Amino acid sequence: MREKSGSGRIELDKTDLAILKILQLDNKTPQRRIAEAVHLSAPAVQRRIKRMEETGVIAGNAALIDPAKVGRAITLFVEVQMESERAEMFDDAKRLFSSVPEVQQCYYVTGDVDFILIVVVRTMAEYEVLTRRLFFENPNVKRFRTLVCMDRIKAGLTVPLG
Amino acid sequence: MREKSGSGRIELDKTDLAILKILQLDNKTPQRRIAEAVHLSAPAVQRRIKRMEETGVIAGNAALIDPAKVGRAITLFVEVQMESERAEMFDDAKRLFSSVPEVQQCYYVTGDVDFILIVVVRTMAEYEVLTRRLFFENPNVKRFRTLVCMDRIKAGLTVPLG
DNA sequence: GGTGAAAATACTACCTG
DNA sequence: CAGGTAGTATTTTCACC
Repeated sequence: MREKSGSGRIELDKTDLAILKILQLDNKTPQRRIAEAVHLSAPAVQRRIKRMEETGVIAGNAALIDPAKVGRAITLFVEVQMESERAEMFDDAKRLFSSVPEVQQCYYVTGDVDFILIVVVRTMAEYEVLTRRLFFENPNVKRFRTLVCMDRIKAGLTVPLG
Repeated sequence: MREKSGSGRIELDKTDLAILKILQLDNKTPQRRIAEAVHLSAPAVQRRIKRMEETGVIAGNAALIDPAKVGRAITLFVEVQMESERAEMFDDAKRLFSSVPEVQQCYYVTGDVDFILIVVVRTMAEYEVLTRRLFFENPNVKRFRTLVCMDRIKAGLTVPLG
């Protein structure tokens, strides 16, 4: 394998991208159907998929769940600003945010904001408990701003390819 | 089927949630293995999965792709504030943002910000072209703020269950 | 990368409580 | 109506070219 993890770029040809495009929409698509779409045999497709999984291009295979349907109706965006910029403090924050299941996505960003969190909860009461634990009781957090999601226009989990 | 789409909540028992938890991590897990995990037979699991797909609890099945590995190294968060709050203008904005492949996720939020966009591009030059088209040349956009993602701590596409 | 056979898996019909 | 069983069809996977 060329590169198991790491952030380096992997060489992908047009066929690989075409396969990814299909798998991104529906990874249950039979290799047979993918094969005829990209003018290849099923095993050839299979080998390419395997390689992309090994190199980390395909990071995982997941069923996409509608949060509202499982009673997790509330999505929140939280911009977090930290007190200092010490590396150690960031590691702590990363570990903390990662460990919370309600924190669906967490990004470290530039600018006056340090972290952006996408949080999914059942109720606002649940979120308030969370804010206490993550922000108010966290001395490293200077400030945080919450934006409440009213509508998910595009649920995006797909990466634009090509 | 109880409810094909719509945002109503679906009745799910402990077993359904256990199945979802597994499929969210890896939807290629054989029904046989899921079955023994939840103490059921494979066809029973199969029927439950089918029902959850029909009711929209499972919205889709996707391969998760690492943007960096396909040359889409740059993730940006854009907060967009609109000029007015007319419904028609929002519909236009939704359509516009949805139609752009680089806009991976788009949410309508409350507060002084109206939309949050998560944009994935290859280069900053590509983003600049996009900003012109989406924001500068769009009279409905009052203001926008871009936050550049430095690190994706948690790539979250999973919904906390239970 | 293709071919063909083998193994694993998903699906269906039918039966049972 | 939900689950189990057994058989069938599909799909994945492997050896070989």
